[in-house]
Amino acid sequence: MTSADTPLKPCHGPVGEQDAPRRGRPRSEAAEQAIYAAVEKLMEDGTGLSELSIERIAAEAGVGKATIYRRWPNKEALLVDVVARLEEPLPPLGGPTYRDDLISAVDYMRRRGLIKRSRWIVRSALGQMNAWPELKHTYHERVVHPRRQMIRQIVRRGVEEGELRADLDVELLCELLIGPILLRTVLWDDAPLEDPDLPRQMVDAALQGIGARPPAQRASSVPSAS
Amino acid sequence: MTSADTPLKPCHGPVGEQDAPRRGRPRSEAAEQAIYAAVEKLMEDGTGLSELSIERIAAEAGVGKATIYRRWPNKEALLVDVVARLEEPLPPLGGPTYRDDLISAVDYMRRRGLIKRSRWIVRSALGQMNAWPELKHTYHERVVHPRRQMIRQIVRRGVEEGELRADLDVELLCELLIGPILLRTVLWDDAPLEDPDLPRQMVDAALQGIGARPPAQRASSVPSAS
Amino acid sequence: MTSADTPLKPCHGPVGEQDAPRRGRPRSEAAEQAIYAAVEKLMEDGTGLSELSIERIAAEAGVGKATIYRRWPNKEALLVDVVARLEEPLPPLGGPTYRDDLISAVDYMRRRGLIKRSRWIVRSALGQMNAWPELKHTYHERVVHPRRQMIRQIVRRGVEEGELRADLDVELLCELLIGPILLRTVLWDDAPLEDPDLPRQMVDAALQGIGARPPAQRASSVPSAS
Amino acid sequence: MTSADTPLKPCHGPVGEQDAPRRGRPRSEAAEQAIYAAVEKLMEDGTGLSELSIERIAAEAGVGKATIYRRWPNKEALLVDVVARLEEPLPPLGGPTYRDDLISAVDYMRRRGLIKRSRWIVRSALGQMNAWPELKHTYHERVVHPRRQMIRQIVRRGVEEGELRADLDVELLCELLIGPILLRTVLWDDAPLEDPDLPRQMVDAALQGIGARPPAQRASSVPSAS
DNA sequence: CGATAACCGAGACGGTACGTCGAGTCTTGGC
DNA sequence: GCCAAGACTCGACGTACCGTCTCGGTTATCG
Repeated sequence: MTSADTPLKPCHGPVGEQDAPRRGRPRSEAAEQAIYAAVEKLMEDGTGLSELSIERIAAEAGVGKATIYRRWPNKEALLVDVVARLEEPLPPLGGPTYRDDLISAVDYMRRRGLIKRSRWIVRSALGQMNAWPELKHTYHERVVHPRRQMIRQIVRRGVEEGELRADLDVELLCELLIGPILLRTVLWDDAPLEDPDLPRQMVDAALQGIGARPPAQRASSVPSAS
Repeated sequence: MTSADTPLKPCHGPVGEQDAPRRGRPRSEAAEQAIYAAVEKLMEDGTGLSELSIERIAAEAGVGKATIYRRWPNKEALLVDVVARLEEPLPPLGGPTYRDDLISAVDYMRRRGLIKRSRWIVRSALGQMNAWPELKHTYHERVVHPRRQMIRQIVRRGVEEGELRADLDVELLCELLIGPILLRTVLWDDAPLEDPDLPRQMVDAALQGIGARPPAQRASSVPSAS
Repeated sequence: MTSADTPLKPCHGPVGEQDAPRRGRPRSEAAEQAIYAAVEKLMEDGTGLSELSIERIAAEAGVGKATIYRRWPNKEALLVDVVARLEEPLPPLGGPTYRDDLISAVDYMRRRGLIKRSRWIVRSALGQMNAWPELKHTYHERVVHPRRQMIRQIVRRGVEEGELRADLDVELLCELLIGPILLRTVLWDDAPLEDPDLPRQMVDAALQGIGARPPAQRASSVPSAS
Repeated sequence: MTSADTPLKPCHGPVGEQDAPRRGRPRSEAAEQAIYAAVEKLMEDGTGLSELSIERIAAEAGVGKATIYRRWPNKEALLVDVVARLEEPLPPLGGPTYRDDLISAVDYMRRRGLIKRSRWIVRSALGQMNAWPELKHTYHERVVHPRRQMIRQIVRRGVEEGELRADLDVELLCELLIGPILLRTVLWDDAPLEDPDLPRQMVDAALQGIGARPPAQRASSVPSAS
């Protein structure tokens, strides 16, 4: 078992990656790199999504606007590729226990959240989801779904091999592991993600609980609720 | 025990709520309501943050642009007040157990997440946090902090009275309870928040765990969790 | 013979000079004077007609905008009254010869053209004539017509008494005497109107060409003036 | 002798007529013509200077506002070019006598004054001279000075060749010939300039007073004229 | 080797929205 | 009913970007 099933197709190389033999002058790789570099520099400089205009990117990259529009249909599509470029491959799994694999998976997301550009993109993507379903779809496809799939897969196998409970609510577990990371990624800049022990705490909390008093004396006090 | 300590000061009445005796014609309450209504209508109609221009709001509200700018310095400040207006008071607590209170608290957030406008605003706010620290601060103050504070308070008292474990990591619990709700609020529109049993599942999962194979003696003590 | 027939009715006291007994608090004379003073100060400071906003006048005068609009329907009406206030009575005529009277008349216009405010107004009035026929009418009535009438009257009597030729083209003479003054008034600021001998030169130039009696008998009657 | 020495440099082609090889897409000649046409249409329709907004011009011309601002820094600069475009070359001179040339010159101005657009511009230009010295300068340079220069030149040559008196006050003659035309141009719309004999009357009026060679018997009778 | 085609930078194009200013009107409390 | 103050709607200002479209000029491959 290595990483996930549907490995992130980086789709890198923007739109129109035809395999038909292109004629005429080929696209300048240098221009493309300059564009990516410009976007990332601007993101790093604290530019907001709305300030991140195509004109500013073009100027920063020393490139004509048309050179950008030739590659991406609009600003958001460019961003999608920027995020794709950033997205490193999912971590190799296959630790001694499935708990270890879950910790690895969560730690992967934690480390992503520490990258400023990554936080920038998550926030912008969320902000644009109201108006732009296409971005929502792409972001789900590239980021959200692979991560959940990774966790689902670990859980499925953990259940099959008996390490995890059979009646586990997989989706709920996904959210218990992903949600807090998202929360800490988007809401703070002074990253509360730096503690490398965080993933272990989270996985153990999700798997075993962190709040209940030892069962003996609580058995009656938790009458199973509604 | 009622709701939280620092009840959400709605700050309603936009900028400049001087107590100095205002001179001249007073601001029109009707105009203000029309503006709020227009924003909410546009949000409801699926307008994105970037399409939500001041000009459109003014037109929709039948109001001059200056009337908006007189009250808020920019679009985002207006949104902050829109969100503040939406924010209903935190739920009354004081259920039979602190677990019940936690479920109430999570359910409050779940119900907020079901409101389309609320989802809209959370996303927009997150998207703007990159560029606009003031909005980040306000959003934290009005939304993030009260909610965490509410949970912290429940936990603190639950620990004091012995219902919850003393070594509980309060912050981690906060994120286990808030994170998944945020996740489901911002990532999907076909709301996966509709299940009214979700809060109970989450609280129980956080408190007791959902994954670990029962050490023999715990098998019977967690019978529920459908 | 004193001045003109239709003496400039200053119309001072702006709009709504009803003789019906007004009720309530009477209009403040102080406010009115402050408004006039503010306008004249702004004109003096080199403010252009388009910069001369009602708001600025009100601020300068320490007066509410409504106080201005209560008196004049708009900016231009206010200006008309400002010009009217400036307009001193036409000069007393009745010199030894009608030629002297013409020189007096021209000199009157020359002296008006030396006043900065007066130049300011002439220019502004001309500029607005394209769009605002009411101002055109008023300006004609108050300024243009009285001046022409004054000259026509002198000429008529001069002809009657035989000093001026009977076949004199009165209208042409009017323009020969008024046009150059207007030209020097509107086109230059470094006033080329300062030479007090200018009116005599102009009158003689105009008269001896189209108005002078045949030379032989006129030789003594035009003793070349000072 | 043809027209004037300093022939009206039409300066056409608005701001920035660099000879540096312009890069990028060249300015659209069509857009420029559309803008001129729109301005002239609006002027013809009786729009006043203050109603002549850039937005209206742009709409009328089917052009973006930026396309206008790219060429002229403001409304008045545009007007200057509109007037320059209108200004036809000064008339060819060289008639049988200098008196004929003067009549031609005056008739040229008379005909200009008959053009509605021309009247419109003269008035607007005068109105703006209070606040905008740059326009004053340009208007002088393009319109006022060439016309005076034309007359001065005729007079100079007429004096040299003995047709005109040597002690002629050239500047006064200029104003006697220009002033009345200006007067009739700006003060009336029902054009009192239509009489084609007017220039002859004016020239004869001016000349026989201050410029005509004495018919033998008048030589001594007009000795003065300092 | 020359033609052709797509690229490149620059920048103008018609638009939309920005945030400001002023017009002329309306609405307070106070005189 | 006037006053100062300042709100109101409306519309123009001049700027910034949007995404598209020429320009002259630069590489590529194809014939």
